[in-house]
Amino acid sequence: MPEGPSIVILKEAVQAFRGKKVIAASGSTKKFDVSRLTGKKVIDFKSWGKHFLICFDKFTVRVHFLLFGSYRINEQKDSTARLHLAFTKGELNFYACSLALIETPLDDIYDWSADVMSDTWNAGNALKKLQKSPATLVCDALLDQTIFAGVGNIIKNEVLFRIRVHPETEVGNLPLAKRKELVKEAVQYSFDFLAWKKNFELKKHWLIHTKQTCPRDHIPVIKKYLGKTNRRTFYCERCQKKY
DNA sequence: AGTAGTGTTCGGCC
DNA sequence: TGGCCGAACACTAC
Repeated sequence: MPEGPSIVILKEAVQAFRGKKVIAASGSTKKFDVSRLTGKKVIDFKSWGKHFLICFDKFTVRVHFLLFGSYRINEQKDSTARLHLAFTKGELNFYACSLALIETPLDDIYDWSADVMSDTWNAGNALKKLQKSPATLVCDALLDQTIFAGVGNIIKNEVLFRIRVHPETEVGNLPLAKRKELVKEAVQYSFDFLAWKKNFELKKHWLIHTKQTCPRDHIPVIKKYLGKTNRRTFYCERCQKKY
């Protein structure tokens, strides 16, 4: 569920509820008083990276699915929903997710240009942010949500394989052209991810993530927990160059 | 049946 | 003060 493109799919899937009034709200979340949503109209649904945003007039509900979260539209799971929103026609249910009520204007807290899925994505900004911490490993940089909001571990592994860069390369050691390629491919792969996910064929297109053998060199893929993020990283020692 | 992972936050410890 | 690390959270596919 969690990576940015999956949140875009959710956003598209709930469009029918845009402008509709919540006739009943319930759920097990203790982060805020759910009853205050009752009777309120959903102004819009937005997303920023892995954040799903349900916008009301004076506040916004932020949903983050972490590793295990899920949702159902017009149906329910057996488990208790963290948040349940009933509309005149249909319902939205969110499970095992992190919820928050945001009362500050979204523009004050979200840098929309950092969202790889956004129309306002700004590659130049990302590049500038990368230059600021040259000692950061590329495997960590890609997971930095302030630079590449929406990029998750699958996208990280696939992007580095595509551009043939070793995950332990320091950002500052990457030639500028290669750094630009990193930024460009983070977005490109995210949109490929989106298209494949919509067709339920994402896994089929993985080249390195969870793979045993490198499709280029036909040698064993290395699996290690790397970087400060210490996340599962799959890479090929031969075709992914360490700069 | 047990394990591990598409993620983040928080508290404790240097 | 701040960086680092492990725990916690909680679900489910393999």
